[in-house]
Amino acid sequence: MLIQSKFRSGGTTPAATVAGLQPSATSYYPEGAVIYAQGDRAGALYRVEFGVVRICRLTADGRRQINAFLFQGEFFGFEAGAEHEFYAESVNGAGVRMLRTTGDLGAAGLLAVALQRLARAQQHQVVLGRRSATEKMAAFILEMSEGQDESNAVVLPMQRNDIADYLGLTFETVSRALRVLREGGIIRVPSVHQIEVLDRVALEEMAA
Amino acid sequence: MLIQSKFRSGGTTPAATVAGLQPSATSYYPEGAVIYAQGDRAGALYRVEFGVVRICRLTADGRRQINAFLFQGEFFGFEAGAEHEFYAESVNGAGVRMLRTTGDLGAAGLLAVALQRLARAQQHQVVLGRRSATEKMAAFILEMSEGQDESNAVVLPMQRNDIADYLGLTFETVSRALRVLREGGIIRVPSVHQIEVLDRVALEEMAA
DNA sequence: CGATCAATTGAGACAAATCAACACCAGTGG
DNA sequence: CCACTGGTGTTGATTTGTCTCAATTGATCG
Repeated sequence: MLIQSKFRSGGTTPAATVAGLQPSATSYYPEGAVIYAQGDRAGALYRVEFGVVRICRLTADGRRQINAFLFQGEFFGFEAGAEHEFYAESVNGAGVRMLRTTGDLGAAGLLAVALQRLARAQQHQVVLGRRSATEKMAAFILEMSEGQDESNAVVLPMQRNDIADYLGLTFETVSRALRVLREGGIIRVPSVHQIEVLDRVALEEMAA
Repeated sequence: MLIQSKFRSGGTTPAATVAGLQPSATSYYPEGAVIYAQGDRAGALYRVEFGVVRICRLTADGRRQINAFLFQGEFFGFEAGAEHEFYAESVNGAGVRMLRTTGDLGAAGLLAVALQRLARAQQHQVVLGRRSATEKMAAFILEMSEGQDESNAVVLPMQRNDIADYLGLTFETVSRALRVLREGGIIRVPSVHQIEVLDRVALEEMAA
């Protein structure tokens, strides 16, 4: 069921890693490939080398919640317990490097990464709990624009269904929210995966 | 109702003791008292000695999202950045001890605490994003019952408004959701702050 | 006892989900 | 080149769940 078609590229390039971690080779995960599954034994730490990774959870009745999209340079895979509570998949074809902890030395660096993730998770809780559909979409575009070049052109690598499961909406509502922003003159949508921000201030006011 | 409510003492101001290096004595924060505010300088670590603490954020238009309720023995106050992104308040009169970050709790211990909080935050994202009002309420009762010794009697120390802001609902909907569970024979509500679980399996199925 | 705030309950409004139809695009094979 | 096809996205019509607004009860306290 879990097709982990891996595409090993050899060689360990020196990379900025958390202190105390030993890097190994980068694995390539095609679109939709599972990096680890819910219930898998935890312990390893991963780093996104290129592409996008999503962290998800399935409920008993099949609904999906995406907790985070992770981009180049971000770490994932750490867990409080022995098993993965969530699963990780490649969104659009991603290169992932597996790292191993060597004990206490990495704890300080890991702590910084974990606190960063916690801050983002808490911010996302506000969006999930107290925002309308259009406001969620505005917040999402701004969140995606962070870390991308500041040219008002934002790339949304994932598909509408992924955005919906991240924001707690349906994909139809995502589509409609984009239309509201578009017809309000706040964004342009030149193609499915591209957003052009026309009025960043308006977006920030909606998302604040 | 609340045992500590007669136990008023003047709470020591947190700002005054930031410079203190030794783990200070427990400060008492009466109901609704602010432990630290949004924008306050971060750095200290806190531990709940008794009572309940809520971690909140206000949006620009006044809506509130509660990220977590913290009970006896739990830590809070760590931040990724230099400022507190959220604020902390006493829910029902709480004793809070301030600790030194690197003194009483090493980086490894702090990491474990942070990962625990991250796991709970991610689980809460699922509840916020993909559950109906009644299911949210079921999940909340189960979450509160963890860490309470008696199996079927669950105490909800906070008021309906707090529950609503934690679950992304209105307090009216919280009240209605409780009624649905009550009329379904799943819980009893002997008093405002007490829940008796009659059918735990049903609750778990709703929250799974 | 009245004052005040919290909680419940009801009626109607509204936002998002659901159900359904159609448009768009890339890949395939005729 | 053109019809097929399946997946993805958009749009429309209707339903449903939650919010909003409003009234009432209940709890707490001076």
